[in-house]
Amino acid sequence: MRGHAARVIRMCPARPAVTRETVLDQALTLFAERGYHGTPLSEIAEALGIRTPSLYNHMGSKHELLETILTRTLDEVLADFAAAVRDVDGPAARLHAATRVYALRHATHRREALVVNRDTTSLDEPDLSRVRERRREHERAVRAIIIDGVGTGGFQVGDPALASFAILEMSVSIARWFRDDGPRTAEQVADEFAGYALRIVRYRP
Amino acid sequence: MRGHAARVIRMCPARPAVTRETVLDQALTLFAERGYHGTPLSEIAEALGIRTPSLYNHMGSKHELLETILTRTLDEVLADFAAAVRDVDGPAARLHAATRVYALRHATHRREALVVNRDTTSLDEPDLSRVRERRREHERAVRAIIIDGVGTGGFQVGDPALASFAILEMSVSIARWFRDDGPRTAEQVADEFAGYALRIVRYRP
DNA sequence: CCAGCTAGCTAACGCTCATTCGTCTGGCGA
DNA sequence: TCGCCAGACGAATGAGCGTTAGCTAGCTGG
Repeated sequence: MRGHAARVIRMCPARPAVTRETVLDQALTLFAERGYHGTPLSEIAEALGIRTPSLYNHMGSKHELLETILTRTLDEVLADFAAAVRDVDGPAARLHAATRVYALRHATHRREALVVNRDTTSLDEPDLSRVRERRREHERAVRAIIIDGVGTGGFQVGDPALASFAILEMSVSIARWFRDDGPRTAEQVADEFAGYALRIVRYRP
Repeated sequence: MRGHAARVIRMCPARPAVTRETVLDQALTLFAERGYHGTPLSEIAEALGIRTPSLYNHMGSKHELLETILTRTLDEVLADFAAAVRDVDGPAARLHAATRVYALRHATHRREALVVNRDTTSLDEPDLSRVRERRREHERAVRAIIIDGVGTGGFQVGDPALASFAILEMSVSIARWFRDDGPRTAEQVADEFAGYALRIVRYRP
């Protein structure tokens, strides 16, 4: 720390401190609601209680906000996956764990998921390819589990790629309808979807 | 006809005729690629080989283009569903038919599906509620089939709403990865996904 | 108590976008 | 052949956007 880490600054006592993280958080909320192109910086600023140009004290550009959100999110998805399947043996248990953690993430990080699925195409080229490659990486990892299961674990599925798409994308959709105050908890939904995954690949214990 | 129906006008022989339908078609293509807010009218005009203001000879406003696309698409989805399950008896056969036609539509009408899923929120209020109600109508119809199947058709599913979400949204995702020149035909994918649907609800023949 | 940095503000710029208006032109009906 | 009109055009408008520049108040470290 450089002598003043986590310093709390508030010029007006009614206004909570604005930091790079609070800007990212508001951008995340509004991008998820209206989309990147549909969200003017003025709305982000207004939600934070400051004027638009003041945002530039906490960010480089609007584009960089999007890039940061997307990169962070995909890093977390891959980390989640790695942690979930580490020390788990057998294709059925691994597919169950991978689907569960992916579904859980889409229930608990709805905003991030909506932005990834809607606004990835708003990136421009160096980043776009990089982000897409990350998503493919995850899909390939899930597909590898399914292929493994077809060979050794009692899965019966005609096309592993098709099954992996179906499993991943039905999980993604959770972000579109899940509500924190709804009748089901995130964990319940994640467990149920993990069960769907095993049924899709026709796993018989 | 009023004396000149389907008249073919081309001021320059190299330029194909511009009509309301060709404008809608180009808007559909570009909205699907870049999103509604990310597509300027100038790009639609350029793709048609005319200048931007000339578009107004064929449309009311940019917003009306979006509204027309969304309304038409949802009408067709509901019509597809009704035609697919008409004269089909039994929850299993009905769920199979409903999923198959929905999946098939998302493989063959990718652009429409992408715009519906990305840009519905860009509508403003009278239309937004109307469009959302149509989607719910479809979801309720599919859920009703599942509930029926749980009671009488040998389905085993904890939460019919969850299952209907999973089935519908995994089908929606087809629009995101399906390619006409890919290794699988639209019919093959639709059949496979209809099978997934029956496995999700644990149907045993 | 002073220097300096942080982070806010107003003003302004340049650009793009959707939309309007008035004009012109070329093919069709009479 | 002549008048009409659908439809293309250029020019212009006004709003909104992201971004920059310059200024200022106040907290903090010395």
